[in-house]
Amino acid sequence: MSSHQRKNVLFEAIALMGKAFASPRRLELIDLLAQAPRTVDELARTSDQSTANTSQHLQALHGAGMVTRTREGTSVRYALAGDEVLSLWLALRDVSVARLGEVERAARDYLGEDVEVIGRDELITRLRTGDVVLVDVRPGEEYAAGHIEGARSIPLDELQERLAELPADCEVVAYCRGPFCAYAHDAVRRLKAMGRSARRLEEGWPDWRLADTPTNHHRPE
Amino acid sequence: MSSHQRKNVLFEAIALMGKAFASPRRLELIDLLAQAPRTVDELARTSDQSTANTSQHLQALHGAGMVTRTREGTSVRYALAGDEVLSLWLALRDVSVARLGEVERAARDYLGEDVEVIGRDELITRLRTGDVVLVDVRPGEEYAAGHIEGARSIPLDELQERLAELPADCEVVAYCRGPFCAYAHDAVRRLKAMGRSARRLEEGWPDWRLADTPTNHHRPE
DNA sequence: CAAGTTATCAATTGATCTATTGAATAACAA
DNA sequence: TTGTTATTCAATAGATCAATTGATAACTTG
Repeated sequence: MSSHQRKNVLFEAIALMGKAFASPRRLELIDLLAQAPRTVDELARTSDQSTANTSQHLQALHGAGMVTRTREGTSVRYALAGDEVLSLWLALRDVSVARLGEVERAARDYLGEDVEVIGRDELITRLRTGDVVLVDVRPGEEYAAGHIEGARSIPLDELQERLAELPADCEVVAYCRGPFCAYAHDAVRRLKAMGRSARRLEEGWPDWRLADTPTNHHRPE
Repeated sequence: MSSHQRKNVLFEAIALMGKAFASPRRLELIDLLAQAPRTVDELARTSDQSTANTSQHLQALHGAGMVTRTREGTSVRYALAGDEVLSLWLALRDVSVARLGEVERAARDYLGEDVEVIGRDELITRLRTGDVVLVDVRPGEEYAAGHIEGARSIPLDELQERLAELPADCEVVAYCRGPFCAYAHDAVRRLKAMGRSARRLEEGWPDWRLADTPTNHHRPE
């Protein structure tokens, strides 16, 4: 085996992981798994594709070491393989968004008109002074799987009826899955329509969590 | 256009960038560009493939926004599109190495037996006290394109004849392109064979540079 | 202008990837 | 056991990708 051939083995192995990121379907699965571990069936329903296809993509991801698999009775629960993988996905997503105007335009189409945002740092200080209330508008299971400390769970479709739970003199900050999720946008628009002061947290839950427990970035240990 | 279709546009756009990382050939080009900008012809020769093929891969990378292209008289010089891209490549590489034992085994085969390493922090303190000398063993052009402050350039194939330039009472620290590059390994082995005390810097130049000018990580601005 | 670089384009072939279908398997409950 | 649900496997056809080849375009130099 020549030196050149040997070197290629390295790049081929890395390309395996690259290939995992090369399919929109798989990215959608990764994005869902970034919220919470899920079973094949849940993923198939949420991402609106056949179970067999979902299973195959999940196996491709498993082969690339991106997800873990645990049997739970009759079903199999998949999860992201670690924070490095999450970090990789977020990095890829952000670079992509920053670089390709196309993505941004598509995002704007999908998310509707912009709403006012609040950043991480401002939220932290305002939470400390107590004049904002933080609301997680994702589905209940995802809140259960992990959420920002101090947030209360009000899934988007319960927002109308549970409005009274929110103190009237506070600004409301809503957050959801991340930049590709329309929930927080929607929530803010509805709250404003109901006469409340509201903003959207710029980050989604996975971003927030990872920023709280920073990984070793790209540096080899 | 349904909401579901619109969402897919987002993932498709990101998958474009993923696809860029899905081919070993392209990864090799990225790895080379991480050292210094180069022309198509240089890249073709260094990576040992046809000019046409190299050009096509470079165009694929350009299409995904990973590299920039500038005309220089009769040739075209490609460069990585920014530190985010470099950061992405290093992150992918490191996660891959950490996750797939296969890569590590292949690396060991390629690099030969292990040599002693020195980490970033120790090197910095030892450079300050002045009892080590830092040597960049990459080709001269790459040193010219950027190098660690305080390093002197001695390309690997000149090491033997220029040994006298290195103070005899200092330990030598050699570094090269990064973990897939055998230069520093080789240099340390040769130095030891010539009776000098020597170690290999754990990081390559791109890693070092990026750690010096940290990017905004994965956080959207 | 002619000759020689350097880079890209176009067309082809073989390889790999994707989604679909229907069958096979594993875990569990009646 | 038998049936039910959840997941995976196997085979297929269509789409996309990679490397090769030969031609073309842009630009330098003699």
